[in-house]
Amino acid sequence: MSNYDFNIRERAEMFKALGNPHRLAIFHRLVACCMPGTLCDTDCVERFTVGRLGDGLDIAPSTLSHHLKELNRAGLIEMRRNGKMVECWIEPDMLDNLGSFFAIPRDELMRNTK
Amino acid sequence: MSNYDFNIRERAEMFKALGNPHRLAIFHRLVACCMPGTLCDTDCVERFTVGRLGDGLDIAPSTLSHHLKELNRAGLIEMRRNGKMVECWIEPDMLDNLGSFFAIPRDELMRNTK
DNA sequence: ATCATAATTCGACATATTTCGAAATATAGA
DNA sequence: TCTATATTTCGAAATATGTCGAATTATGAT
Repeated sequence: MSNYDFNIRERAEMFKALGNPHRLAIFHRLVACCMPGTLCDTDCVERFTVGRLGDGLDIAPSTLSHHLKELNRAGLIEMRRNGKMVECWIEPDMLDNLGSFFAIPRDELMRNTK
Repeated sequence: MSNYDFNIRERAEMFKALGNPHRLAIFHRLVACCMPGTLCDTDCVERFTVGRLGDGLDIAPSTLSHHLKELNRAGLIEMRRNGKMVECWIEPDMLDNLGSFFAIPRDELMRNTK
């Protein structure tokens, strides 16, 4: 159904990326807001610049950039330059895929229904 | 509904624990199998000993023990000694909680439905 | 009590990560 | 072209992690 299919090593890379409090905070901000390709696209685009994502995190710009790069390398976020700024967002399908990793297998659900 | 409520730092600890390929493989084995407090309890208990969890991972017992401890400390797995062996398992509620972290917020889902 | 098996603790070492500041790059606007 | 702003790259330092082997602890069996 989706074009996301990861092996254990790739998934570990993703979770490792989420395993840093700063990166997780950034990721969570992106999850909590809207995503491109959706109705709220134009409303929120300016809120997703690299600079904004670092607000309140108290880290150097170079550190922020490094973390964003890690999230991007792990395949968790998308980035695109738009003029002077770089915009970041999450693809909803990616989120679905991540969540499904924690789903109890179908047949176990069957057997476990008491 | 559930008694799991984690802040960003605690969640980052969880994802960090899952961010190692060996630990993720171990965790995945536990997810893919049944859990205590369920019908399949007695069938599978012997499959969850520490020793079995390390099968095929090609790591020293001390390393395996270390990884299990990390998963346990992060709150991802449960451990209980049963005779000579130590059994490991995952609480289904924990899994639900982890998965829900990646759920697109309700009102965003509304707005994004095109 | 002794032995064998399962698992953990400890200490050590190599490697990886986080973080920063300084310098470099990209781009819009005067 | 020059300037200001946004972001990235680079190099260095401190800290954390993954791994092992040796020693230790826990438990059941002889």
